[in-house]
Amino acid sequence: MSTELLLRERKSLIRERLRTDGRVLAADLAREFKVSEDTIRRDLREMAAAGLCERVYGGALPIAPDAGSLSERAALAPERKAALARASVGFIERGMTVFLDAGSTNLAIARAIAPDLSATIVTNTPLIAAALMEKPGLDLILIGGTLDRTVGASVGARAQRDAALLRPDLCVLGTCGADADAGLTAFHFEDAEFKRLIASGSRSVLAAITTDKLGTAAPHAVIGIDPALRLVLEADAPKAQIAAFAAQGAAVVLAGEGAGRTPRHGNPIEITT
Amino acid sequence: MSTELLLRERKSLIRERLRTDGRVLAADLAREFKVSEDTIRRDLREMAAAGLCERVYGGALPIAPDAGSLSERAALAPERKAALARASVGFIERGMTVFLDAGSTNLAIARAIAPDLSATIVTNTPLIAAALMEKPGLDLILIGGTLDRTVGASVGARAQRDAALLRPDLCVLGTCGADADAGLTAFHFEDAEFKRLIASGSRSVLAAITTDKLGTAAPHAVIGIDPALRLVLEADAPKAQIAAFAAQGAAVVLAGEGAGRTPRHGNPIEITT
DNA sequence: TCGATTCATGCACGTTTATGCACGATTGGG
DNA sequence: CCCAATCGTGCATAAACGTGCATGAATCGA
Repeated sequence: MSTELLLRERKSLIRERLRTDGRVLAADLAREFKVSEDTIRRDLREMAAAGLCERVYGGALPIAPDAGSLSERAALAPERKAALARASVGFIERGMTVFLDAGSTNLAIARAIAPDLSATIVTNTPLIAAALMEKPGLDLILIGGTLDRTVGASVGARAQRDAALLRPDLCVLGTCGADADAGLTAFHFEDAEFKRLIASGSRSVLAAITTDKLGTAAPHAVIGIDPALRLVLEADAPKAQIAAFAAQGAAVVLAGEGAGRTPRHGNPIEITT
Repeated sequence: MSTELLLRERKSLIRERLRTDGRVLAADLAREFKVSEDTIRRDLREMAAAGLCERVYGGALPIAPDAGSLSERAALAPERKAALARASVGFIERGMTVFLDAGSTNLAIARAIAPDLSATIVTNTPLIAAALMEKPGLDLILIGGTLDRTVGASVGARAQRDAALLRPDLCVLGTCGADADAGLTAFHFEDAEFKRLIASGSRSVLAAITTDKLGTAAPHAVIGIDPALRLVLEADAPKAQIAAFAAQGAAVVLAGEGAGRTPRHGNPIEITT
């Protein structure tokens, strides 16, 4: 009977399920593979011992994505950024080619992308690339060059040359300041240059911006507020700012508020009774 | 009798079955070739020893194209890799330009680099780049291009073009298999091509290799064992393997015993012929 | 041509492995 | 606090395993 699975194949499939679904339930696996739950539990125990998953009551979860200390910025107001991210990922549609700029909010967007989304993502940020590597459906393109460690991405001459060749359907810009008059701005000269370049070649531009950046201007201009720009803001953004952006034609989207508790890995396991 | 198969023919057919079906069962093969299961088991054992397949209970699987993503591999035997890393970082000296290849052991090396080391590190692996971003003394250069998610790095045409321009002082290669005869080998064709390219342009080459990879050969050759190569191995590496490497002129270094009474931080031991 | 040697193969034996079942302990929601 | 689901462990069993040995065919040297 070739329908029987070898032990290794079963474990391999479990790992695949973990990657794509973000979780597995012992009972489901037992039914699917037609073995007893004891066997599945043994598999999961061994995989957990090998560091391939985390055992939990009822099943298993993927190993905690190293949480690699990166930016203290990413640790800052994570639930606000997660809310912005949830509101933003909806604009990334199947089949699109999307540029994901550097920035902690964009990192949250990367993490919020559905595991099975099929799209091409281009980024100049290693941390975002690393996060996206967990999503099996994506084609990933990395823009290289000298890494600017304050920006956390490649924004130099080499990166700009690559960026100039790129015409994404959507450009998701990271932003250091956003003001109705000054437009979107950045702290670093080369970063601003890079953003301007990639945004100018994109069919549409999106920026998810936390409220603390509204009404502020960083030293270097990126792009002005115009009808090709879509802004995703928090629910507590000042009405005056929203009105000013809208007056210049930008499409403004508010992220749903509330969403108080963000579940653990973003992949909660639910035991239904 | 033309229906009888020579040993070579049988093995060849088994390999074909492995490629097409992704697995073979000892019992099926025995019935199909009209030989005893013992014979099939012997065949599979020999093929596994030659690195042509992976032996599992009940049959065999193709050689692990399925070793998992880079972040998953990094979770495997982390203390062994950390020991190798401690023994390896000593060869990265102040002022050097170093290429850090993809691989979970190399990720450990990246993490083990002293925070204040002043050097230029080039990598094609986002995860390694992200780890190195925490070390303020380093200049970082990222090699971009399409990301291969099984390798966890950029190894395609674009990356190879960039790599061809690079002449690092030291190339730290990731390795999928290491054998005195077959040399260093890799699972993926383009990855092997990339490694060969970058190694050939380097003044010296280093590879830190866990014991489980010794004596195995992956499908694609990278470089042979020669005097320009320095191998960092674990303390429990088979003496025969060490001798075979040394006999071909490679400099072999043993990482200090991980547990117990290592006098200092993994003080390496030079082996001389 | 003949004996020695090598080698692939099959068989017998004891060992290991994967799996399922039974039982008592643990967990977590209500 | 209770109850049901889930868990870990010990045990039994059948399949798969490795090893040692015998057989027969092919190869080699003289």
